[in-house]
Amino acid sequence: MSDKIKISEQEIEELSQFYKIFGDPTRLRILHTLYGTEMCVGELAEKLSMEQSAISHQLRVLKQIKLVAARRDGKQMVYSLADDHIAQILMMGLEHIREED
Amino acid sequence: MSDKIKISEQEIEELSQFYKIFGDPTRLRILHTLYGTEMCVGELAEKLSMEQSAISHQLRVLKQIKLVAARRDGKQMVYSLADDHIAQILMMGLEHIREED
DNA sequence: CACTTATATGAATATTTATTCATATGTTTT
DNA sequence: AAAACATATGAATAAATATTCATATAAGTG
Repeated sequence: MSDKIKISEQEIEELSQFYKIFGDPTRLRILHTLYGTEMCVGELAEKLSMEQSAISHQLRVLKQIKLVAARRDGKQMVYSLADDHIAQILMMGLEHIREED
Repeated sequence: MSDKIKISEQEIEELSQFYKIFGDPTRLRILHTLYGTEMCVGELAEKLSMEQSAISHQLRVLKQIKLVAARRDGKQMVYSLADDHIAQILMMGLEHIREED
């Protein structure tokens, strides 16, 4: 058994904010789709069969918390994953749900 | 760069459900408090300065998704963490928020 | 410079959900 | 068995938030 983790009240707040991001299927789909590649808003919307506006709103959330990065390419905005341990975090959760009986 | 992670639609749903649990400060406080020890509902309520009922409701959520385990000890119900990678998952999130500039 | 294409954004709506209150269930004690 | 204590639970309320619709901003095109 490892030692007690010290987490401050402020960190609890930040941490819950952070995990809340992963608690929405649309955002997970976006992150999953962007993993290993980059894609513009329209492509994402089509691939996920959702309205451009909904995708755009969620991309804003993901960008704010620095999980995705955006660059402009002509008319398009190209999004990609911005954080290296996103995959790790996803895998950790997957392990949990996959080992259920 | 590691390989593309394959996640099914159903897993996306389960995964978002799972992360949603960590997306609430009260539940994070409970998990953090229970880390390395066990505690009954009343103690948790007092320690977190919240109503017994609120704690109980959240413990039910945590129990349903098998993040905490409960055993009865006389009048009390004693709760403890049920999953080994809870700490890992918390640490992973902490790493992310702590490395922000 | 109008026109089209791509994305962002604000307001409105609908849905989810955390907390509280009141009360029920379950356990021990006298 | 009644009273006291600990926890669980259902209903109600309040707050958060995902999506849609309409429209604004921005960049390329004829």
